[in-house]
Amino acid sequence: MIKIGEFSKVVQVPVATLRYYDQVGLLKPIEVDRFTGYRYYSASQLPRLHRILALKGLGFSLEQIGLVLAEGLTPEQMRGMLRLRHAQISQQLAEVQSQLLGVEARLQQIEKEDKISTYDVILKQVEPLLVASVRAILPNHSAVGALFGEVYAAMGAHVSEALGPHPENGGQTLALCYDTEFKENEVDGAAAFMLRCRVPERGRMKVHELPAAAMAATVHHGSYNTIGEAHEAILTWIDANGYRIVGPDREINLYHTMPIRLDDPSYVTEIQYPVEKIGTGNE
Amino acid sequence: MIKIGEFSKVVQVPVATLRYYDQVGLLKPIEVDRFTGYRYYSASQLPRLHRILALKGLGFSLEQIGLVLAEGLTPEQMRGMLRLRHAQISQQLAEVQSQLLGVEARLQQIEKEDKISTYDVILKQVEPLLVASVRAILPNHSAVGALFGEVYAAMGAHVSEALGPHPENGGQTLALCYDTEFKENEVDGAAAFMLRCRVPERGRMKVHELPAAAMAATVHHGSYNTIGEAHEAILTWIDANGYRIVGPDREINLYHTMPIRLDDPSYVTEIQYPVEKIGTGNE
DNA sequence: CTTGACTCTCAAGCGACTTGAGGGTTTATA
DNA sequence: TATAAACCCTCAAGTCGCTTGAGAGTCAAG
Repeated sequence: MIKIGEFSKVVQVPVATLRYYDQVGLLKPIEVDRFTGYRYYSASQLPRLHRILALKGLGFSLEQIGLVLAEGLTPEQMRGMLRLRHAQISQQLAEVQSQLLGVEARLQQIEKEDKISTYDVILKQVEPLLVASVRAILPNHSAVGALFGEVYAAMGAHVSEALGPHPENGGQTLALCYDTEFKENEVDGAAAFMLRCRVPERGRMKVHELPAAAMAATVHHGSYNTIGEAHEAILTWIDANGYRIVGPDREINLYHTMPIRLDDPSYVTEIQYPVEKIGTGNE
Repeated sequence: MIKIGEFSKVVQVPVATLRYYDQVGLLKPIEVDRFTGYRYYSASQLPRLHRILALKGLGFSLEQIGLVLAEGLTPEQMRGMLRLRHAQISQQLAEVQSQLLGVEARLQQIEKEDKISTYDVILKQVEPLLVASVRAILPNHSAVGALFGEVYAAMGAHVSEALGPHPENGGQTLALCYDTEFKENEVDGAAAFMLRCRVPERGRMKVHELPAAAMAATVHHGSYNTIGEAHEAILTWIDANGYRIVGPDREINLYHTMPIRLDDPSYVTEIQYPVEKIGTGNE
C-alpha cells in the first residue's frame, strides 16, 4: 500500500498519468481513502501496469489495451489485433522513411542554392481523365500553343463538353510531353481539353482516357519562359526522393482563355510527372 | 474566382480543411462575399497551398508552416528547421522500427504457444543505484536468500539507511547474477539492499554504485519456483527485439520483509537485464 | 417556384495526456 | 506544538489538426 507519488517513482510514470489511467479505468488503485480521496497502490499491480506500458510501446490505443487487459479475448483475436497493428506500422514506416528522404532532399537543395526553393513538389493521386487531344511532333515546346487551336476547332459545337467553369472564356487545358528524354526540337507532344463526356473525333483530334496515376506535381506561376525551372525542380525531387518516371508528363492550366497566350504572366500551370517508387516496381 | 467546393476538388483537400486553414490564417480566400460569407479562391493560390501540402508531408506543424509562408526567415533558419526535423524523424524511424520488431516478436510468440504471454517485457532507463551487497559463488539460485541475512546482519544499525517505506518490516532488495550464461550450480550471485546514503562496509558486505543502464524488464508475480519462465520470456524478447545483454541481471523485490521467504506466493519481483541495441555498440 | 446541391457559422469531439487553479492532508522540523 | 514543506485531491481547460453535426442561408437548373 503505497501512495501515488512513490508508485509513480517506482514505475516511472507521471502522477497525472496514473490518475488518468484511474479515470479511464485502465489501472484502478487497490484502495482509495473514502474521506481524503488518496489513492493507494500495491506492488501486485506492477504486472498490469507493465502490460499497459508494453502494449503502449507497440502503439496500441488505451482502448485496445483495455480490451486486452479485460482478458476477454482469445489468442485468435489477439493475433488479429497484432496483424492489424503490423500493417499499420509497416505503412507508417514507409511514410516516415519518405519523410526522411524528403527532408534530406530539401536540405541538399538549400545547401546548394542557399535559398528556399520556389517550387514545392508533392505526390498526389489523379483519377482517370477523359480528354480530346491532338498529338504531333513539334519543332519546339512553344509550338504546342498552336495545337490547342486545332483541338478547339475540331471540337466545334462540342466545346461545351469541355471541363471548366465557363468553357467559352476559360477551360481546363492540358499539354502532354511523350518524350522520355529532354529534346529541344522534334518534341513528341499533345494538346488536350478535359471532357465531361465523350465527343466525336475529327481529323487528328482523338478522344481517349488518360490513366489514373500517382503524380509528382508542382505549380508554376508566371509566363512559360521560365517553366523549365519548374521541370528541373520536379526532376530533381523525383531523383532525390527515390521515384521513377513512368509515363508522359502533363502541364495543366486551369481556367485558360482561348486563344492561348504563352507569355501571360498571370498563368498558373500545374506540372505533373507520373511516377512510381523505386523498389516497388510491378514488373 | 471559384467557390470552395470546386477548389476543394481541384486540390484534393476537404472543404472543412480549407475553412480551417482560412480560420488559422494559413490560406485565406482571395475574396469573401461581404453579405453571404461565401469564400472565393483563385488558381494563383495554388503555389501557396502546394507549399502547405509539401511541408505538411514532411511532418511540420501548421504553425511552422505559417512561419515559412510568412517568408520572414532566412535560408539559415530554414536549414535549422530542417535539421531539427531531420533529427525528430530519425528518432521516430528508430521507434517505428522497434515497434515493428516488437509486434513481430509477439506474433511469433502467439503462433508458437497459442496463448497470450504471461510476461510483458518493456525497456526502461534506470538511474545509478547505491547498494550494500554481498557477492559469492552459490551452490544454486535459491541460496541467495541466505546472503540477504548476511547483508542484513552486516548493516547493523545502519539498516535505517536502506530504501523502502519501513526498513524494519519491508525494504527494497536486489539479487544480482553475474553469470554470463545459465548455470545450475556455482552461481556467481549477490544479494543487496538499496541505500539512501553510504554506510560502512563490514566483512564481505561492500558498498558500491550500480551504473545507470537501459534495462529490459518484466515482472514476476508469485513464488520463486516459476521465476525461470520470466527469465526465459525476457531472454526471448531480448533476442527477438535485437538487443544484447551487457551486464549482470537484477531481481528486484519491493517491500520485502525480513527474513526472506522464497516460496511466498504474494511476492512481486521485477527482473531486469541491462541491454543495448545491436548495431549501436560503443566499441 | 421548387428542388437539391452547395455554402455559411458555431460548437463539440477525437486521443492521451498535460497544466493550472484552488484547496485539503501528511510529515518533518523548529 | 506550531508551522512549513511536501504531497495529495478535484475539476476544468489546453494541446493539434482536423472532423462531424446542427441549423440556417444561397445558388443554379428544371
